[in-house]
Amino acid sequence: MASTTNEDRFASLLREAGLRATPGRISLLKLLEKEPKPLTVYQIEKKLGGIMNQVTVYRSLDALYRKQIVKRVNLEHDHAHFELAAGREHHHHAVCRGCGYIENIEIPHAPKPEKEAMKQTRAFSVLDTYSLEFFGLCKKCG
Amino acid sequence: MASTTNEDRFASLLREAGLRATPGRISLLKLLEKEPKPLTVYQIEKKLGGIMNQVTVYRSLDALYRKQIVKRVNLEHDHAHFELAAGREHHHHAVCRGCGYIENIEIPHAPKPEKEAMKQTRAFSVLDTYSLEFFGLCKKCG
DNA sequence: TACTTATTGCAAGTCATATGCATCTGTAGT
DNA sequence: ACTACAGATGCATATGACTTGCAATAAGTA
Repeated sequence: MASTTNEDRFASLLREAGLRATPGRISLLKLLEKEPKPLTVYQIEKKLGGIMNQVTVYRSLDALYRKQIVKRVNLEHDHAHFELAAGREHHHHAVCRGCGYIENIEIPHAPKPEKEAMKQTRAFSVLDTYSLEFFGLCKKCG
Repeated sequence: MASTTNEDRFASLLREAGLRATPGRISLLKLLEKEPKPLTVYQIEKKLGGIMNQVTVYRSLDALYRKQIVKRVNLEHDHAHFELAAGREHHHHAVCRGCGYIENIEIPHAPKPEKEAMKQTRAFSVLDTYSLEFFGLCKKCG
């Protein structure tokens, strides 16, 4: 008996979320797992090498996002970036204003600032996620 | 002698930045000063009541952004929000996933996390700004 | 194997934002 | 004040990310 493959793992993940485990979606998840940094739809489409139509990439990412399997990262106002959420630590990003280069940032012992934010507002009943992103210039651009 | 008006203040601010002090830009800055929360281009255009063409709003915001007079806030991937930067404290936002309602959040004694982020990267020469945004549901939507 | 319904691809549409170009206006120099 | 020039504006149009309608296909289930 072979041990559980990634193939199987992602198929189960999809089915448990109530989604169908299609070859395209499994390839998409395998790609995102291999890739440490958030990708744009364009990058995903290219890296998938034509096995999935662009529209399907959008629709799949949207389905996966609604199931919280992937995370949508707002680093620029005109390109959404996506990364795998399932089974990953919450982390942050550094973005170069010059070339758009992205790097993951892990801040050790990061506090849970949602608690503090909740104290500041009376208009929200839930604040369950936050994003902390850094901007600057990479060594090439700066 | 009248004391310095906002008109004058913004005109100087623009000229010091190497930009021309046009009536439209001064109205735009006055609007942003009056408005505590970040606005979309569409909201700005409407609130300016036709004194400025939509394209000019885009171009002015871009010019002001490059001079760091306004701040571009990435709260959603498909609508940029802008707020006055000059003379304001750095603050954060809470965004409702249901209706898009935005509230400003001031976290007292917020640490300067750029320092910590700089320790994490060897690829960046500068990390000078960061954004900390919260997401959840407002009381109407949650 | 057959059935049901989610998923896919194609074509076309929407919407935010950008650009080319001619005109206008702030501003510096006279 | 007058001029000249570069920056700013408006209009029409383009771009590019993302979405939607619809018919064809394939995943899950009995």
